[in-house]
Amino acid sequence: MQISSKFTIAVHMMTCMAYFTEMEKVTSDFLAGSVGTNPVIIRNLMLSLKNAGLIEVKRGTGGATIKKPLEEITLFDIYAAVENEKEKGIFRFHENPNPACPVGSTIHKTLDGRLAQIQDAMEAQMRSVTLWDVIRDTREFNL
Amino acid sequence: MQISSKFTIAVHMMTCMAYFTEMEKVTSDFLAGSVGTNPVIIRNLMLSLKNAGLIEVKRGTGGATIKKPLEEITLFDIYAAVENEKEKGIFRFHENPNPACPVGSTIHKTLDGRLAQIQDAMEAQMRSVTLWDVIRDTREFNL
DNA sequence: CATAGATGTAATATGAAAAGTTACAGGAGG
DNA sequence: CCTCCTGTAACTTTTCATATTACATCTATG
Repeated sequence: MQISSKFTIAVHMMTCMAYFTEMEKVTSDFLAGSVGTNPVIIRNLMLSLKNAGLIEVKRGTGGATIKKPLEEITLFDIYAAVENEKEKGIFRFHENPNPACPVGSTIHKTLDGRLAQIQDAMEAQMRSVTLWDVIRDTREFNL
Repeated sequence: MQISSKFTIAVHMMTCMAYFTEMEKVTSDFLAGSVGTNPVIIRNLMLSLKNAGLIEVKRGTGGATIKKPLEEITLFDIYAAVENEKEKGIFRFHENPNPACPVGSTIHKTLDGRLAQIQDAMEAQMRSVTLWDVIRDTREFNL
């Protein structure tokens, strides 16, 4: 299986917020148009990003803005904000290993730590990319 | 979303093959009993592992054995063997970014390389763990 | 050579999770 | 108070992993 598209959508959203700042009011409808999905999907992700302290959302008048310097927001921050299965880990484990089998009874103890290390490596790489890197490329491509 | 349990099941299977070598005939039924799943699931995974050159499966008489030295098989080899979405990448991308939007039209160019790097980091860590490491722990836990 | 015990494989069902949709209450500025 | 937007619940649709059933095929062995 794959990591849900909530992550890439959220990155897309934040890229829009940064790119269109001061040019457009970035509402859920506007974002839905750019991402190509439903406004409610966007609103739910806005909630997650807001709860993580990454953005601010105005009620009434509407519109979302980024709350922190772009170089202080990493892809991992966005990932952690929207991917709630973060706690479960990215690896799904089969649920009924046989406790009467010497392998089945120890497979978790044997693998859990190593799987966590793999996930750590992935997350470390995510931390090395900031939203500023992404925006810079976007601007570059639109000169 | 998460990576399917095919991966951990396959690791479990190969651990059994190594652990029970010469003690038991390791058939799909035997493995299904240790893993706690259906024999057909096991057989399909055996196919994948066989096609990747990791194991040998006897027809007729039955039983699977590992074809390479344990220290030459890494978790990545097993992952690549059974996870066919390997080519698709672990990140799902939203499918309809708006081509008329400066962000929507460039988001793929901007992100694809970085997402690949993240996946590479994960795979590199997977390559650092061999089946021998896993078996050693299993034996350790069963002294 | 017949058979018993395995694998190879297709077809289908089941279940869970992601994504999309509709609907509406509530806030805020004009 | 009217309009535009967010917050949120409820429900549907789609997709995919996992499980199950069924059967053809292979091979060692009695």
